[in-house]
Amino acid sequence: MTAYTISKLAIAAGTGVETVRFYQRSNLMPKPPGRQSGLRKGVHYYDETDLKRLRFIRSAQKAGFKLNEIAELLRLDASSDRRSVRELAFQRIAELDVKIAELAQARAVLENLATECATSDVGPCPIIAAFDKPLAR
Amino acid sequence: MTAYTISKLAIAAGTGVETVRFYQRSNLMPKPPGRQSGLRKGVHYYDETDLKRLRFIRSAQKAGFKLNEIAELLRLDASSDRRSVRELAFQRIAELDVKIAELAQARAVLENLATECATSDVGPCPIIAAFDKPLAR
DNA sequence: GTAGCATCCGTACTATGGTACGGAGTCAAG
DNA sequence: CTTGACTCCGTACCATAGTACGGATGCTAC
Repeated sequence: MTAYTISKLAIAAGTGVETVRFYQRSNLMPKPPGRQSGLRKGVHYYDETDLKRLRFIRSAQKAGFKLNEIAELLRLDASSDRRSVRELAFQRIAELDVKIAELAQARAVLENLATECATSDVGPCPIIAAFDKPLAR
Repeated sequence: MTAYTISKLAIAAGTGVETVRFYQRSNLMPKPPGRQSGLRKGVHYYDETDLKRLRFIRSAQKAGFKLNEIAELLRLDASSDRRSVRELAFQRIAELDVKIAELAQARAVLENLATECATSDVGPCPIIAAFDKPLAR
């Protein structure tokens, strides 16, 4: 039962304190009990569950989920709504596929143009000109 | 020599008028001559060059360039600094490679988990739990 | 028991890429 | 030559994801 202060928690998850506080404001992380029940309690301590939650947020972000989607995932997890979680996951996969394809295409175009541009020094560099028209999609 | 009003220009490039005006404020697109030379001239008309420029901005954005990088590309193009254009391009390619790898990894993780989650309905859905720890990188 | 650091909290500010609004001026058609 | 659409321009606002600041309070170690 390790007890973390907010700064220990932040360090353990590789974020900053202000980021954690931002997640608290966004209802992604539990807030210190403020004046919830009349009297302010002072400093709040966090546990492993909170750390997992924070790490989940960071990991899900790396998978391209936005903070509001992460909030949704967390909500669904709390309600054990597996079907909805899967739906969100598959939806995100489809979005990732689109994004990856876009980036791969942009990369291919850029690569061609850059090498082409590098092999000759006469005439205008084709990079700018090539982008004058819409990218093939 | 087709003459475009700002809205024709925007439509031709598939953007909104406000977006063009935003680019003008950002010095990416030419501005109407305001009170540059004393007297305000009225409505400004745009030509094919402006349309190409606008299309270039949109295409370069699809390739992941930020607006300030696009401004740089435009500046370099004007100065015919091919070497610098190539440098920017290669730099962006490297960034794209990183980004693509990240997304591909996130996709793989999500795919595994989602199908795993879909094949069974007992126990907790592994998606949330899997993200509790950092993604392997 | 007090110094000094950390926490809590509200508020403001940052960057990015727009989107919206309102007033004043301009242009083209009837 | 008036009406109505469009333009110009400044300003404000939006979402996203933080980052920074400053005052008041709490916690801890000496």
